[in-house]
Amino acid sequence: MAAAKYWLMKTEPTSYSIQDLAAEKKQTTFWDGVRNYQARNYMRDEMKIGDKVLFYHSNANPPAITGVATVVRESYPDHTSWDREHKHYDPKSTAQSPRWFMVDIKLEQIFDEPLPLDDLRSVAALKGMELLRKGSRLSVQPVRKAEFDTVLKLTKKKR
DNA sequence: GCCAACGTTGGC
DNA sequence: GCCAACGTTGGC
Repeated sequence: MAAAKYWLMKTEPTSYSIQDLAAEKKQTTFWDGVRNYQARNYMRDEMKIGDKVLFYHSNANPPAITGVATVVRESYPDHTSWDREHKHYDPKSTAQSPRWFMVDIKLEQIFDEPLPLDDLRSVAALKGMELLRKGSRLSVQPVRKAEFDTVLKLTKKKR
């Protein structure tokens, strides 16, 4: 089996938070609504069962990594994309020819204390992280193993 | 609410 | 295929 990969997924907590994920039956959800090709490609082509996901709250106060999830179902079409009633409806996507894809993730842990973006910026080992790049907007992005490990270490330090 | 940094769209 | 206009993201 290939080694697990590491990712970061953004969400605005006002629309879907890690607490919402915790409240789900089986603490699992489908990651619908991604409408960016690069982010889609990561989900569609590269995310595999067992991969680890840093759960990030954007547009939050403060913006922060709030926990860890794991991929439990690999890429399948995002049905909300051809639902006319849905906020993320895309007329160019159909059930016959889906344009957008998603994965399922399951909650693994909620950090006792979220790791604010500002704190992450001050960590030397995270200098190269995509999240910290100026102008970075990708909502699904790869994370290096070393970065992932560093983030987890930071949560332990806080206790 | 502002606005910089992007991504997408569509006229040509 | 260029690029201006427009829409979105997301920190602040």
